[in-house]
Amino acid sequence: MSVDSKQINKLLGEHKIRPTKIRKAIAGLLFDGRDKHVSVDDVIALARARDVKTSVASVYNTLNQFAAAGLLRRIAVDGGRAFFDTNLSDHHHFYFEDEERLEDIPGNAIEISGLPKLPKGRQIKSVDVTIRL
Amino acid sequence: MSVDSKQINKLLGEHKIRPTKIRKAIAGLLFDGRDKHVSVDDVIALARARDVKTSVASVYNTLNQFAAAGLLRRIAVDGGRAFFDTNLSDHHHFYFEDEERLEDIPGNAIEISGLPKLPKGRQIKSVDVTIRL
DNA sequence: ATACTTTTTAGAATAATTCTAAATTGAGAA
DNA sequence: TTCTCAATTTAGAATTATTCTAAAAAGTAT
Ligand SMILES: [Mn+2]
Ligand SMILES: [Mn+2]
Ligand SMILES: [Zn+2]
Ligand SMILES: [Zn+2]
Repeated sequence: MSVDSKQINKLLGEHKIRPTKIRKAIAGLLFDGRDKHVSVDDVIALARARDVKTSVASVYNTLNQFAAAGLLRRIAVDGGRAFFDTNLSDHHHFYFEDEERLEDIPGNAIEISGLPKLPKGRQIKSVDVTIRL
Repeated sequence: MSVDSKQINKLLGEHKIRPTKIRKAIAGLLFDGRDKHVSVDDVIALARARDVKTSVASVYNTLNQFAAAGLLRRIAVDGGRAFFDTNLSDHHHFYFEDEERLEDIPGNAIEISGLPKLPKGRQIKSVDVTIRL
């Protein structure tokens, strides 16, 4: 829960992201050891709640940079807003349609078999399973 | 390929959709026996190509109504635009990221096992598998 | 044809996101 | 330190997808 500034610097450094003030602040909000699925608005609200002063554009910039660097995984589940997942392990999701909320499916429960042969010259980037509830 | 007007009327009737002129025209563009994954812009282009005069709002209205009635399945694969799938069978998709295009995964190849127990009081609305390439 | 309801439509509005270009920050050099 | 310059941040404009509004057109029933 308490986020060590050293850890954050290390994390950003390892991903070749310059540890600026707002990047560290947003990283601190997100990487607290808990798995999260946040929208841009969630992050803006988190920032406000902790008196991190920033702009909407910077939140977009930062989340996009983190996703590009592999610090976050972007998930598109419905039209409208994107979610960013702090859980980078190979896993799948429940989507609660009425709450517009994602939740990790526990463990490595799901097995997918019978993957078809791929169109030639293609390779899998990811396999996404979403169970809508 | 040639779309019988009688069939279209029957199809719409069975789904309790009044067979108006533009609904029949759009149904005719979509339900030709081939499986399709179309965006709103695709439908507008198809309509233009066949001299079906309509409006953007009507295309949205019609596709949404068809989806609500179960004549189309709406698929959200990335942010941005929605796709509407004319293939109503239980199936999954390849998504070609560079082309922003969906393709059905042939047959009932994919099997999913190890579905976790659901949060209480919930039931599955759908299980969506997307293989990104 | 008349009356009434539903649909269609152009354009305005909204929402999520990206872009622009100016101000600020920050890292290294002097 | 102060200077320099590139990288970052930001407010607001722009873009894109979609929905809304409210007036006109079409469809249905009498
Ligand atoms: Mn997945
Ligand atoms: Mn959008
Ligand atoms: Zn997750
Ligand atoms: Zn399909």
